[in-house]
Order: sequence, then structure tokens, then C-alpha cells
Amino acid sequence: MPKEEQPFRIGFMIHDVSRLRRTIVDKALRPMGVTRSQWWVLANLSRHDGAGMMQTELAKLLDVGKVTLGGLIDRLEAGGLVKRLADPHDRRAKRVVMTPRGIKLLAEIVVIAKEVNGRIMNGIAKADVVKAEMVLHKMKQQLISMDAVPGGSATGVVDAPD
Amino acid sequence: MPKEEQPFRIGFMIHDVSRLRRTIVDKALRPMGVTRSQWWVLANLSRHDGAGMMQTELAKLLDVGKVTLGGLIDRLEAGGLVKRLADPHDRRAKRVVMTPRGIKLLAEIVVIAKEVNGRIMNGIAKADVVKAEMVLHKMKQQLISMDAVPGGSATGVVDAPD
DNA sequence: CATATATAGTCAGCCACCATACATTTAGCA
DNA sequence: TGCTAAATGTATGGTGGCTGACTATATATG
Repeated sequence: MPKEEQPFRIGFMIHDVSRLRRTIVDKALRPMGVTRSQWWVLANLSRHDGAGMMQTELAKLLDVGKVTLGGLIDRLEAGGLVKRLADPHDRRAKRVVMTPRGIKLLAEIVVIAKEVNGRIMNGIAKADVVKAEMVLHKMKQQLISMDAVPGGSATGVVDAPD
Repeated sequence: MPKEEQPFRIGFMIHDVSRLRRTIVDKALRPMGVTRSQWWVLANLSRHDGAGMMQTELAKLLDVGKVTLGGLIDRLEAGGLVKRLADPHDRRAKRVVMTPRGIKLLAEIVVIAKEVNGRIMNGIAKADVVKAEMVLHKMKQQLISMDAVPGGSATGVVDAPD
């Protein structure tokens, strides 16, 4: 093995870590009946609370397609964690809001997730993590500029804050 | 309110990049009728060529479950890129080998993939990429030690030599 | 030899993605 | 005012990933 250049290494590495991480987190979250993606939706929903959010709005925030988000909402709704309400001003739209049950569950999830996350990142220097995050962020921007975002239609701006 | 600690950031970042990257690569590869996961299988298969590989062996190498790999092989076989041959020594097993067509296609794929990859990594310093890779690698080891690998069943103690 | 256990693959079922196509409704414009 | 264009959400169908249950074979052990 003469250690040739491996331009794809980071790509596969990301793929692997993403997959394995999902498995672990989902396993830890299973007792509460949600997956990591569902948690992700709840977390974002809880920050933009108030009148709830339109599905399209939420999908854009998460960089997923309307269809994918629709499916996630379906499952969350089936679990009684969110509700779809008709928008009073736009009869096409539905506003997604968290139920009390959803709010309560989210708090529990965060506790578990923090613990698991700590174990995954165990022994990795904080500074290194930050640097890696920056590389990933650049990759993400590059990808978005390459039209990776699914519902495409590139409505205006990129650059998700936060 | 300024910027609280966000322990999950890198996790979601990896998730995002992985997802977006898959979309882009798959889009670039579509003309040749394969996905990125299929390419991944072909690439690994081509390195361990010769008598082909058993499915389980391949699954272990890729850290995916037998079932997932079975599905991938199904599609590759349907496309005429690999073949399943009966193992002469073990009647349970099947050896997966690449067809000439598969070999040829892999070469074409690599060309495309290299180009796309270059664009994704555009403007990111090589040294930073290497550092990020190291962080990811550590995460991966940590995850594997947490029993993330699917077909798990902890066949003895595994210390997958890299 | 018989039985138990481990291993190779498959089947069925679920979640998360995506793309394409569609109905409904809203908004823009001639 | 009426027709077209855009936007919201859904339906449909495919890939990829996982779990759990199952068959068939191989090996180990009493």
C-alpha cells in the first residue's frame, strides 16, 4: 500500500461518520419514539415558535425538500408531537406547531442527546472540532452553490445564520 | 444570549454535508446509471479483486449491514456491473465479482467523481482538510467502539485494523 | 451421531432522502 | 378583470439505510 493520493477520502469519511452517528443517536432516542431527524425538526420548530411555521419555510431552513419534510411532519403528527393548523391568511398553507407533548419530549431528548454526543466527541480537542466545523461549513456552502439543495428553486439567499 | 454552547453543531453539520454531497455526486453520476453508494461498492470490490468477495466480507469492510449490501448488489447485478457466483467451498456463500462492464464503468466514474470532488473542495486548504479528516476518523473510531456498526452481533471483539 | 450454535444470504417492514408530477390557491400583469 | 405564473402541499415511486425474522449450510460439542 503505497499510500497514493486519495481525493475521495474525506467524502467517504463524512458518509461513514454520518451513517454511524445516525445509528447511535437513533438507538439512544428510540425509547422516546423519535429519530434524530425528527428531533432536528422539533428543535428548529421550538426556536421559531409562536404562530408555528409553514412547511416550506421549515424545509428551507433545514435544506430538505418539501416532500421529505412532509413525511417527517406526518410521523411527528402521528406521534402527537406537532399539529398542522390551517393558515388563516393563505388557504394553501398549513402552519406546523408543537404540542405540549412535543415540547416536553424535546426537553428530554436534549438530555439524552447531550450525553451521547459527549461520548462520541470524547477525547477530541475542542479546537480541532472547531476547525473541522469550519471545513465542513465551507464544503456546505460550496455544495449549496452547486445547487445541491433539493427543492432547488434557490429562493434568494443562502448563508444560513447560526 | 450571545452564542451559547452548541454541542450538536458538528453533528448536524456532518449530516448536512453528507446529504448534500450525496445529492450532488449522485446527480453527476446519474448519466452512467450508478449512485454514489454503488460506486463505493465497486471501488472496494476492485481493490480486493481476484476471486471476488463474499457479501459478508464486503459488508464488514464497508461497515454496512448484510441487508443493505444485498440490496446494493442486487442493483449492481441488475445493471450488469457485478455477478454473484457460487462459492465452491461453501455452499452458503456467494462470491461477488465485477464484470468487464463494471470494470470499465468504474474507470469512467472515477474521472467524473474527481472533477466533482475538486469543485466541492475548491478553495479549502489541503492541510485543513487533513485535520478535519483526523477529527472525523476519531469520531468514527469512537462510534464503532460504541457498537454503531449495524450487523453488529459483536463477533468476538473486533478491533478493525484500518 | 445428534444437537446446538454460528454464519451467509434473503424477505418483510420502517425511516429518511430525492425527483417528478399534480391540484389548489395566490399573486402578477396585460 | 381575466389569464398566466408562482407557490403550498400531496401523491407516487425509487435508492439507501436499519431491524428483526427466517432458511440453509457449516462447524463445534456432547
